[in-house]
This record gives sequence, structure tokens and C-alpha cells, in this order.
Amino acid sequence: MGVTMPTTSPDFPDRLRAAGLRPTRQRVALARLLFESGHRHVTAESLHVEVKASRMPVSLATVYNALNQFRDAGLLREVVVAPGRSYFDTNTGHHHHFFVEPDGELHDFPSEKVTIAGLPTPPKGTRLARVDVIVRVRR
Amino acid sequence: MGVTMPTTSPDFPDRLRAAGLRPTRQRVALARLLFESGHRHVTAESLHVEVKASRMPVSLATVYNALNQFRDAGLLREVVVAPGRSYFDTNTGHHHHFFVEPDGELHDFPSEKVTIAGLPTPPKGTRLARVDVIVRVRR
DNA sequence: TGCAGTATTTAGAACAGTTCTAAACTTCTT
DNA sequence: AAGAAGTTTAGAACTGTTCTAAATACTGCA
Ligand SMILES: [Mn+2]
Ligand SMILES: [Mn+2]
Ligand SMILES: [Zn+2]
Ligand SMILES: [Zn+2]
Repeated sequence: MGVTMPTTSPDFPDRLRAAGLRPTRQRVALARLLFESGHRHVTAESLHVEVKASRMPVSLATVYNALNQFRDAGLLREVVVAPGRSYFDTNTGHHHHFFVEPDGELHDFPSEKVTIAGLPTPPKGTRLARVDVIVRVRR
Repeated sequence: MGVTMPTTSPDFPDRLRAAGLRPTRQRVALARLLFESGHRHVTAESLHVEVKASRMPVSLATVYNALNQFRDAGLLREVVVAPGRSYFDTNTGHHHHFFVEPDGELHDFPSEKVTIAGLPTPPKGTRLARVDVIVRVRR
């Protein structure tokens, strides 16, 4: 007793099982890096560098597999802001992004503060899927 | 006098010279395809297919060179909406996009009708460059 | 008009990010 | 513990884009 438990006990094996994914060592290691601190924006390469430096190195192919599976399971969302490179975002809630060029840094901003009015109706035969606002800024 | 000249002259050699680019046959052929009808959204590959079918075929490297140069000269703007592929947009004015997945079609919509209010201020040390709104829709 | 100087084009090589292959290994169920 | 199914991995393959360097075209000036 007296030991501080995190308010949300992140049992990664359980969270992965709940998402329909076997909690392998590799997926658990990646999930820890992604989800145990605050929201993050990673690329496959940046996450691979991180996990290689850890106690449970993981191949690049597995990093790609896991990122795609986590995204398909709704644990991550993919953000496309720059040619030739995908970002994966642990914040799956409704929000938008600052993109700092040329650094390639992404920062969230809440969508509650932003009002978008007057969007035209989707083209015939299509349904709205998502509205992305990317505020591009430069140093 | 009195006759209104179109702001966009159809003299492609002159327009290219004005942009600081030598009016080579290849650039003129590409400029014609891009600019002589209404606004367009092309990829390097789609434009290469088009120009190959024309009287003045152009290598893929030249298509890439020209698209990048036209963009740098302000004749085109680059739009990143999907991983692994850049679109080039002949509409350089202020506007936003519908992106139809999974077709990969881009459609403009005017930014005048849209109001974006409450955007947060850019992070310290950065200046606003552009705000992109991408309305993702699905069939 | 011809020439020299510079810019451009090109095929193919190279590169970067991502996906695929198939053999080895792990996890799950019984 | 054993079998079945899912996962990981190294390396090959693939896609979109850029680079290389030799050949060609454009331009300004004689
Ligand atoms: Mn993907
Ligand atoms: Mn580019
Ligand atoms: Zn985000
Ligand atoms: Zn457009």
C-alpha cells in the first residue's frame, strides 16, 4: 500500500488482446513505448530506433506490421503531412495538427477550440470520413 | 485598349520565361497539358502517361524536374494527402480539398465559403505558412 | 547565322520508405 | 506436452522519387 498506482493501469497484454492481437513480446514492447507516456507522433523509423535501444529489440518489419495493425485496430491513427513518410499518432481522438517545416515535427491542437463552418457537402456518392486541418508553420 | 487580356496568357514560352525557366519543348508540352484547360490535380506518373501519349514525349525524370521547378516557381502547388505519392495542383489560389478514398481523387472547394475560427497561435519561434483542410470522404 | 557558354534532358542507377516472402519461432488451446 | 495457428525475421522486392553524367538544346552575342 502507499505505492502510487497509475490511475489507468496499462495492462498492455490485455489491451492488445482486447484489440484482437496476440500480446507478443514485440508488440508489448512497442505498445509500452507508444502508450505508457503521453500522446506521441512517431514514424516507423523513429520507433525502430527507440525499440532497438531497448531490452527487447524488434525488427523493422515487425515495427511496420505492428504500426499497421495498431492503426487498423483503432489504437493509432495515421497522419500524412509530408511526402514519403507516414506518422502514427497515439492520439486517436478528434484533434488537428501543427506541422513544423522543415523539422518534420508534429504538434496536436484540440479541435474543440476550432470552428469550421460552411464546409461544402461531400461529392455525390460519398460519405464524410474525417476532416483534417494541418497548420503548416516554418521556423 | 479596352479589350480585357486574360490574366493567364496562353503564351507558354513567355509564361515560362517570366518564371525564370527556359521554354524548352518539354516544359512547354507539360505546361500546355497542365495549364491550357481548367484547374487540374496530377501526379508525376499520371502526367507522364499523358505526355507520353502526346506529340512530344518526355522522360519521367523531366516530368519530376518540371513539376518541382513549376512548384518552386509558384506555378503549381504540391498537395500531400496520401502516403507515398504527391499530387501537384494547378490551382495555386487559396482553396481546400476533398479527397475521395480509395480512388485517390482530389476535388477543390473554395476557401471563401469555409470559416475557420479559433486556430491556436503557432508554436514559439514559428510563423504560419499555410492552413490545409482535407475533407476525407469514402464511396 | 554561327558559336560558345550554360541549362536542360535523358536513361539508368541509386535511394528511401514500405511491403512481401517463407522459414523459424512463439503463443494458444486442448 | 503437442498440434495448430499466428507472429517474427532477414533479406528480397517494390514504389515513388532523386541523382549521375553524358548528350542535347537554348540563349546571347559576334
Ligand atoms: Mn500503411
Ligand atoms: Mn518533391
Ligand atoms: Zn496528433
Ligand atoms: Zn486543388
